[in-house]
Parts: sequence; structure tokens; C-alpha cells
Amino acid sequence: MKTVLGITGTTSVGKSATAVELAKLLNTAVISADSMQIYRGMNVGTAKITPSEMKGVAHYMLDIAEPCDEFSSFLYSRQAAEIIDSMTTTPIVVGGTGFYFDSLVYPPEFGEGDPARRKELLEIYEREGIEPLRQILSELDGDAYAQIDNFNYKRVIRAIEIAEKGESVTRGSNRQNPRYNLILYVLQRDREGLYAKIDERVDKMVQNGLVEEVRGLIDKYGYCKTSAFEAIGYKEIIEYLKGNCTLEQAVCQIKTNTRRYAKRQISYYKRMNAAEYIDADGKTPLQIANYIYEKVQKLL
RNA sequence: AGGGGAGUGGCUCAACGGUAGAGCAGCGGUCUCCAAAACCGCCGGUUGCGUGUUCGAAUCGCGUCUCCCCUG
Repeated sequence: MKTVLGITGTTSVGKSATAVELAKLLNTAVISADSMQIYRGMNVGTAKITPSEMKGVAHYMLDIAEPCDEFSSFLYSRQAAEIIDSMTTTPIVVGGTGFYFDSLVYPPEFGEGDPARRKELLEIYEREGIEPLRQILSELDGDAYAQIDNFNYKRVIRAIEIAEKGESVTRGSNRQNPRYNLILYVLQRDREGLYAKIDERVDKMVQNGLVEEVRGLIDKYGYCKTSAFEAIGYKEIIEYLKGNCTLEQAVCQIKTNTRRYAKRQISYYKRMNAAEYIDADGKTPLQIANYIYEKVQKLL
């Protein structure tokens, strides 16, 4: 089984820079695990690494989808695995989307759903709420209904899709069969420092042209109803551009939403059995990379 | 200064005589293919202050303080 090094953590802990330094030490490439940096043209708001910051290290899984298209962890898992499997060195997977790490290690089993059917189910939800969907699922797959969070429409729709293909989410079993040996390092910083960093970072994004970036996306694609347009930093600026709030309010909302997101990330990382948590405060990316490099020498 | 309105958990508001509720924020959590999404749980207020009426006051009276609007 191939070993993969992972670096994750909440926003603004220095993941990207650390990954670059580590990649240089190991003479390898970086694979992003970020559900929003996937999209082309979303740079400022996702704090995407710039070409000069890459310092010559190859980066994959960035800019591989259009913001007006749907992407998914299923596609992520497939494409990222293809790259990992073709590499002769130990890849470094870096990003904040814990779920993408999971989908790499435990590949999705049920394939993609039918987009037309999903749209139908979604329309039912928008028209009549969650109840009809729960009804459909409970009749189709009682086990799934009992096991999943059946008030979460995304989960219910997904379970219905799988059930209609003659499968059942409850029959998934790949948690026992990891595809890779993931050695995961979680970078962290204390809550107070994290929140201060978030505020600072959001202000910087606005200074760096977040509003212009969002305006450009809308000019190019219009208002799409895709995940990309729900990204933090984008949905709020869209509200501002539509005239529904002031820029100041939008910025404030971005900060709040980023804090909430960071909290959910922390929750997610807790269940990922990380090799180690590393306190990023007061350390440079190079120092952290060196530390990981030392640790990893014995394992590779 | 005079007239009017408002003061309820961090914020926005509800209850308008029967021992204070919600949304948001905050905190914790869930997660097998939309995950920067979606969902769940928890904490939090002696209702500006004082006094009176009442069996009982956030709710009514009086006084006082603060804020907003109008008139000067």
C-alpha cells in the first residue's frame, strides 16, 4: 500500500507553504485537497497558492474545474488517486477539506448519481420540504432511513439515489479497506490566535481584490447555483454586488462564516486519526516542514 | 427646553396582567460520493433603575436615567 503524507488544518495555519517546503525536502509534488481551490478563477477568496509561492514544486488538483460546473468528492477521489498512483515519489496531499482526504483513503463505492434525477429530488425538496423525501427513502430503503440523518436533505437525496440503483448506503464497507497509508499531520493554532488570523486574512483578501474577482466571475459565468458560488467569501460578496447589504456587512459575514467553518474543520479532524497535531504558532513553514521531514524519515 | 417613541440574553426582535420565547452569534457535535455544503445538540435574560397598584407586573401608574425622532 502506497504511503501518502497529508497536511491539513484550519485556514491560515500555513499549510500550503509548509507543503512546498516539505516537497522540496522530499523532492516530490503536492496534491491539493481543497474543495474550492479546485475551481479556476477563484484565487483571492480561496487563498490559492500563487505560481511564485510554489517555488518550482509541482501542484495538482488546482484549477481543474469550472465554477459553473458541479464537482464532487467522487471526482476528486478518482482524479487525485490517478495522479498519486502515477507518482514514483511519496506525494504530499495538502488542504483543508477533511472529507476529501477521506474520499482518497476510502474511495467512494457507489458511483455518481443521475443528475436529472437529483434535480427532480431537489425540486421536491424546494417545493415541499424534507418530508416527502424522507417518505420516499423510508419506503425504498428502511435500513438507510434508520441509519442516516434523515433530516439532512443532502444525505436523504444521496441515499435515495443509491437505493434506486439497487444498492444501499448501509452496505458500504470500505472503511476497512484503506487505499493508501495516510500519515496525516494537522497544523493548529489556539482559538484566539486563529480568529485574529481569520479577521486579518479576510481584510487582506478584500484589499487584494476579492470584490473584483467575484465581479469577474459573475461577468463570465452569471449567477450559477453551483458549489463554487456558495464558497465563503464569494456568496457574501455576491449579496453585496446584488445590493442586498453593504460591503462592510458582507466582510463581517465572511469573517463569521470562516470562523464557523474553522470550527467544523476542527471537529472533522478529530475523527481522522492524525499522526500528530503540530502547533503552528510562532513557527515558520520551513521549521514545520523540517520537523515533519525528521519524523517521516523513519517511516518512509 | 417642549412633544412623541423606545429601553427584554452579545445582536435583532417576540410575549402586552398570570412565574420570559425565537432567530443570529457563541460553544459542542454529526458526516461513505454537493463537504467552504447540509444537519443536530447545548449554553445564555431576577425584562435600564427605583417605587407604587395587584393574589400576581416585561406588560399598568409615578419618578429617574439612557437612546432615537419631531418642534424650537
